[in-house]
Amino acid sequence: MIVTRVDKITRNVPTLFKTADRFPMPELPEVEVTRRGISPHITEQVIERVDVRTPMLRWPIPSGLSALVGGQRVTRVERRGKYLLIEVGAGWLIVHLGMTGTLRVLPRAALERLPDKHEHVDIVFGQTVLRFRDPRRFGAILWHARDAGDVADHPLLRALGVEPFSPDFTAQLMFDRTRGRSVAIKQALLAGDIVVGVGNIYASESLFRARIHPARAAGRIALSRYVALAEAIRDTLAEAIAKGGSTLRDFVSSDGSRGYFQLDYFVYDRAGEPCKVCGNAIRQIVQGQRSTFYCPHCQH
DNA sequence: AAGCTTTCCTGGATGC
DNA sequence: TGCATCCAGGAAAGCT
Repeated sequence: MIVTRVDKITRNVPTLFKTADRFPMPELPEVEVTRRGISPHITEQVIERVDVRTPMLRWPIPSGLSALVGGQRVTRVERRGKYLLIEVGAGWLIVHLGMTGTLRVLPRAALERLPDKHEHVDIVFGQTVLRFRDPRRFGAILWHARDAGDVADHPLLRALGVEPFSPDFTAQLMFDRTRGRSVAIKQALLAGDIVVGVGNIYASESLFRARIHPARAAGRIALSRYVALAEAIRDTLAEAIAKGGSTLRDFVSSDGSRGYFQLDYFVYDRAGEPCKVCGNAIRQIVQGQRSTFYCPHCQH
């Protein structure tokens, strides 16, 4: 997509310009910023109804959702990995943004205008509307009733790795969970069963900061290097969330489509450009049908 | 118009 | 041999 085209055309243009109008895939920082952006506007508010215009996202939106949550008050907005959990009395709405999903808080008057064809769902409150837009429809909106038990036991959440900011996320954990495994460390990070929230962009960035080659077998990385990697992951994600925090106001807007942000990347989307540390050309390879960027001099 | 994106699922391979 | 785990590849949809 744009990555390829832009990369060819603007190879030597500063990162800021190159990525200024591009919409990054939602990874953990984007989801967390979304959570912080919408939470103050919907917590303690009563859902009036849910308008579903496109029932088929990645999975079907449960039929009768409006009846299930209508009249219920939102008590909390949490996040688990890249899943947003909107809690009401009877259970949880589980929302995933997929690749192109966004949630925005709009004034209720927005209901009077025709939504565009990608604006699939409106969660309608008294004064506002939480609108889900997702052109590629890889996102999801699901329902987990309280009767069915804790939402953490939902099939999609049960097998997720630890949260990167929890005390459980340690170098020792990464080390233990990768012994004997031949999978490339980049792939192991993306799999999300050790630590959640590290997507394609932040995997490349974190590995650069930890000076680890993305194709290195996860089982052949020493504990001391996982110490660096765990720290790099936390730092990278925290920085991205901090940058996103400055754009929170964009979540409440009648027409703004921004709301995300751009970290200054060391390697991501910089194929052929000089490494910001050593000056050698950044390389691009494909792992598991996805692009990886790294510095052949700094990373081993 | 083929490549790019995320995640879950499938099925073959591997290991105890 | 059987069961569990690992890991590569495929699918979904829209954009350029």
